[in-house]
Amino acid sequence: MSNLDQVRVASRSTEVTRAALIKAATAVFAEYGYDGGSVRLITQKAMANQAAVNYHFGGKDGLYREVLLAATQAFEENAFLDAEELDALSPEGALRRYLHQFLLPLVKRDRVCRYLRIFAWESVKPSETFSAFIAQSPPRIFRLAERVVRRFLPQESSSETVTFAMLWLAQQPMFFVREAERLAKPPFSLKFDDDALERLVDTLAGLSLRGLAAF
Amino acid sequence: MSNLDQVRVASRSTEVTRAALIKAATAVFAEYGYDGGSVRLITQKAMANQAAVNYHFGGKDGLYREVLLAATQAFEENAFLDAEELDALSPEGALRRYLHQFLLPLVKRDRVCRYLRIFAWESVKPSETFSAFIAQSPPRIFRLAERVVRRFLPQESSSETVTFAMLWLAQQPMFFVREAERLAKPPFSLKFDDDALERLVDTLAGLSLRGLAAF
DNA sequence: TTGAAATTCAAACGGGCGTTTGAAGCGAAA
DNA sequence: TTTCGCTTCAAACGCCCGTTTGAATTTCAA
Repeated sequence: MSNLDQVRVASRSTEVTRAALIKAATAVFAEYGYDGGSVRLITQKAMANQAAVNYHFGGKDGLYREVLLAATQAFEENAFLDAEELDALSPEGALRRYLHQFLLPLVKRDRVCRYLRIFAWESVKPSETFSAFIAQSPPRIFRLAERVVRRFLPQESSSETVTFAMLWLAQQPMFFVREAERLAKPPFSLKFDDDALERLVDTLAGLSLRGLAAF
Repeated sequence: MSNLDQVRVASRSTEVTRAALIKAATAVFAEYGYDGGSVRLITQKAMANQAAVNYHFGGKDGLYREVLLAATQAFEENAFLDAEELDALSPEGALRRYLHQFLLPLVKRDRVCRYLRIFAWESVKPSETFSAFIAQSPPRIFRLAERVVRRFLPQESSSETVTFAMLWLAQQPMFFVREAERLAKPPFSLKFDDDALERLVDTLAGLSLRGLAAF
């Protein structure tokens, strides 16, 4: 793995182990955060040896970096939400599309939801690994949110106002995805099926568009 | 401490040690969360012996419970934000007052800010101790937020709509307080002085009241 | 001043953590 | 079939964790 003049392709079993470790690590880090997620639990879930993490990724940190890479790529890929797609819609349509897309993990308990949970952990106490990752460019959710709010705000808005509004919009869907488990229990008891998701998109879009005063 | 027939009042030094431990624990738990905050660091900050935590509070868990008690009491006390005070204001005034009060920790780096950070940790992965604390009643920030949004929403709104709107409002100031440190750095570089706080209140109140479309 | 209770203290315990180690297993090229 | 490098494996290492222990010290009523 370390020799520059290595010719042999990685064997199948290498890729299998690596993939299993990354998948297990994604689940564990999403559940317990970086500090709280242990290598022992990850390797146990991946049915791999403890030392495999150090062998394949150089350590817990390297494995986490791999998970973050997959996470950022999942958000970067155009299939998720395209910037041009937002521009083609009406401002209202772009807003609804944005909210809908970032609320999807509520009903699709998929990979993306795990990534969002990892980001939630990082929002409380960023790890150095994570900080290095987002240092290059703001997370996609912020860039897309800025694109949406700029459709509404006048050209001459101060950059501070734009930032306030962008953050205000971006955190709205993140909150519901992050807190989904808690909101499912009393005293809130919110169950998110497809219909509830649509109603949530409606409510948030209405509030974001016209505010409380519209009611 | 454990005998039922104990008559003697707690000595001064007991209260001093207890208070120092609670203060140090508040800072440490706010910084690192419950799991991440170590008894060794707490006792070191409080200039107390490691065993003091177990002697005075029965263990790390008991000390944390004491911190949470102080935190919830700080939010419950009327001086912070009174429900009747909200009702006496106009809907718009109540909204502004609510936002201002819960954004205050941005400029007053005080005890309340530490409590909010502890709640932020708990929002990602609630500890059993914390869950037991809020099981009895929803946190005050939610109850007050519901009071505010009910001023705007029509009587016949579904409880789900009220809950959506309440959560939507409640999380707005929490986000900025929780992320204050991150937002102070690039790429956001938001510095929160008294003036910036007022502008943030203005922006959020405007967005919450009339939405993006008003711009 | 005395003596018992309350409090502090240094040291140790058991356990989980990430990582290292060196031998064993494995597969493909020779 | 032999050989050699890649991969796996069980075991151990050193570290930090929360807690326990029992003796030393302090406190304060009698």
